[in-house]
Amino acid sequence: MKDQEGTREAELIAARRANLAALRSMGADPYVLTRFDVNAKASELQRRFADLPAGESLPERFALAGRVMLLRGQGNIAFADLWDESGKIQLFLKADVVGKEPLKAFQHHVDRGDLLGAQGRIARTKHGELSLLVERYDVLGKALAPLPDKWHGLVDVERRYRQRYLDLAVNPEVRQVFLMRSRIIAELRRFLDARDFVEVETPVLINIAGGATARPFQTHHNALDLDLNLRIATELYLKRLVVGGIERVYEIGRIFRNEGIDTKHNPEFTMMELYAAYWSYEEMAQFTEELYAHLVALVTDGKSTLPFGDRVLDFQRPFARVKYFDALQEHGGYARADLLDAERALHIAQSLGLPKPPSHAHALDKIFEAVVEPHLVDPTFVMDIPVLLSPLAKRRADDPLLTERFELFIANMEACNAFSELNDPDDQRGRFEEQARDRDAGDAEAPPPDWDFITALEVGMPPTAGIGIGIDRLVMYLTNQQSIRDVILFPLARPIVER
RNA sequence: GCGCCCUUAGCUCAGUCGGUAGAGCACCGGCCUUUUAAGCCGUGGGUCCUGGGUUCGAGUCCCAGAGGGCGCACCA
Repeated sequence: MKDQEGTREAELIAARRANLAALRSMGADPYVLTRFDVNAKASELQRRFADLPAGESLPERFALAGRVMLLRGQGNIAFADLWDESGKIQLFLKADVVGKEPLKAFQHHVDRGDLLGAQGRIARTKHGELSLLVERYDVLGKALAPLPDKWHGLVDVERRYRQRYLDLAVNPEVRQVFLMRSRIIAELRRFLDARDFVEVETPVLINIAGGATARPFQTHHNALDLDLNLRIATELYLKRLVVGGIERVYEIGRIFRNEGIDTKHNPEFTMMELYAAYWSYEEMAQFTEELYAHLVALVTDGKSTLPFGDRVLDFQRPFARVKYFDALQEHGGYARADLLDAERALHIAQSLGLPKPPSHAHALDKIFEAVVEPHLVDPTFVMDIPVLLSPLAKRRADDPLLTERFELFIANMEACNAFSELNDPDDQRGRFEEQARDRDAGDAEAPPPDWDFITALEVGMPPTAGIGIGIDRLVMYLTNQQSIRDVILFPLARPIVER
């Protein structure tokens, strides 16, 4: 790409480069500085001096640093909004305080977007704006690229995702979402650590991608000349660790599924999986309620309801519970016996206008999605899911066609999936063999058997409950974002091909 | 993969019936000691996403392509 003479953007950049050169010639090269002593944050000062009357100033001196986001001039006086990570504060430059030459340099050579360190006293202007009365400033970094519109910010969705640095720099509410994401995950870790869970890391590059039904990404290790897959779940490795005696274990990690992209799916996303020996899915349901209530209280300052899109979600405990087949009976009038019969289930799926499902399990899933999911707004546990859909969950002793498994639905979206883990190696072997048959029959999403996992179960795994929580969706609820791309810093995008 | 929609100045957006492309902000120059998106005056700035086609004439109509958004499909 070459700049053409007369293109506006090139001129904007040239003007900024000229200002850079001017600063350098004054001995104020922004790229030479390596440090700046910051002793205050904008929002702290706003809070601390909220009561300072207009027109008054204080003797104490502060130094802060951030990005210049707005410039307002008035001859021998200049105002600027300085944004740091915490918020913003106005800079007030007067010739008799900062000096005539520095003021002039500021007015002529500091551009919107520049990174600035400023020292001075706190004052509130006649107009009531808390300001730093600047005594000295340093340009700590030059913005050579022009910033998006000061009023509209960066709106173009594609650019927001591709150039997230710009989005974050000019749209403070976006930065808030990602800072909140970090707080949520930190709080999640504290919550788990307080309950004696141990955080581990298991492999991302694996030979057999199991623990879920999804197509994996494929890659290759050169030195071993070995085809590998990126993991689609952490389940089978974490359960190996329970076998090994780590009784409460979790992992928060990236997993990868080679699937489509929409507002609820990104090909790489963050999953928290957790396993607790000697718990059943009942204790896990209890735990799930506590965890969600805790996080909702964290982001709402103690409330139990959460605004989400155009509705309000109620996280008051206990959450609603409904049994899988009861829900289908209630919302669709379908009987368990019909749904558990492969032929009749396919028939029901077709009567609902669904495309022909490739398998019985698929049909059940689609029917549930169409009939029940639209009703699940407030957090609802769907309990006792058929073994047909649950290759890794333990059967109910009193009803072996069902498993001790629940899924939590929130806002018509699956929020988590939990069950009493199958620890009978013979039963697990049989289910792997079933999946292998599906795979041979052409189901690319059925994972190949992981025989070493069977060996692990043969060593002996205690009764254990496990749960998987999609962290991105969790953050969507807690920050009221309707697209998963708005809680992932760099969502997958096609590369831009230079012509 | 399918359908609908979007792509015009650095940014945000107008652009009528097909008749030689506009605004606000930003930038640049000048004036200005209390501004809050925001003082006043003035100058400059375009690969209308790309490539074809129709037409005397295309930002506008047609075809193909690229990128994106939404929905559907896929996907626990």
